[in-house]
Amino acid sequence: MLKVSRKFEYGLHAVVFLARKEPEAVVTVKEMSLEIGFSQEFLAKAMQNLKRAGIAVSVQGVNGGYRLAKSPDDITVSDIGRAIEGEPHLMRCSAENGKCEIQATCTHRPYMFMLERRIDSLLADTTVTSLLLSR
Amino acid sequence: MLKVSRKFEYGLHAVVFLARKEPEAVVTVKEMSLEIGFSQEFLAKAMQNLKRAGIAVSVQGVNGGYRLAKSPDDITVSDIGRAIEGEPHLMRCSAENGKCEIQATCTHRPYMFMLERRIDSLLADTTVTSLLLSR
DNA sequence: CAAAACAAGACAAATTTAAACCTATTTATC
DNA sequence: GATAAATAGGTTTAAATTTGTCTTGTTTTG
Repeated sequence: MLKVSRKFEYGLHAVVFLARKEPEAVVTVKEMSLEIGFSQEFLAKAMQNLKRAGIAVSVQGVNGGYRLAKSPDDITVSDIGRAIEGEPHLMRCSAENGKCEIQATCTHRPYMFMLERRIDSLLADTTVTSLLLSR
Repeated sequence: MLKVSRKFEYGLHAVVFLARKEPEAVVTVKEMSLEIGFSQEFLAKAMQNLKRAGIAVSVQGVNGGYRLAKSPDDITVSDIGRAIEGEPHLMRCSAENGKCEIQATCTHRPYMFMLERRIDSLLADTTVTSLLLSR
């Protein structure tokens, strides 16, 4: 229930991994996937998502790789989620623009939408820095 | 991202539907599925989950059906989620008892676990009654 | 006993997720 | 300039999960 995708987990770990390095250090997908221990190709996709979302920066060519685009203080779990899985949509009617087979009788949409926003707020309050500090 | 299953949506709607009736009214799955507008057989499965979780009560035989087992005040979105989708597990390591391929270097588990609990608290604060009142 | 309804397992279809594959393009280095 | 290391990104395959159906059984009222 309410779980995130494996791709999200990969991306999250990669961001935390990068956050532990020097800010300017460029790390290859290969290194990250070996160090952390999962599919290189699949992590590469997650990194591309993170790049497009402005969370990571890529450097092409030999000695290339990725580094964070901004401070770990300014990257939240919500940002990573949106980058990799898209906008949060608790219910289908949230994703599909209010369309739903039971629109007529449904009274609980406003409340559920609020719940959706509150959940996202929790994710948005969790920065990568806070993940680094825990343990 | 972070969406609930269709089965959960069906179950939620059914519970709200029952909550609008008189407390002792027994309603068939057929009536609910026709009224609300989705697969009768599939809703039946959701109702069985709700029954096993002590949220609904079934009455077998002719004139049978379901009614709520308790007040809409005492049924939360979290209860319904657990009944239908099981315990909330944001990450795999939460579901699989801490096991994860990157245990060694992972520093962010405690924080993510807290996040998971906070999300569940939000769901647990949302009663079926609050859903009825909204709009 | 017949019909209406839940119970529950097995099966099938559809969708989503995860992973692999392949061909580019970029770029440092020799 | 050739080569090798790396990202870019599209296509396809495979696995897993979700969704839905089917079938058989049980309960209960009339």
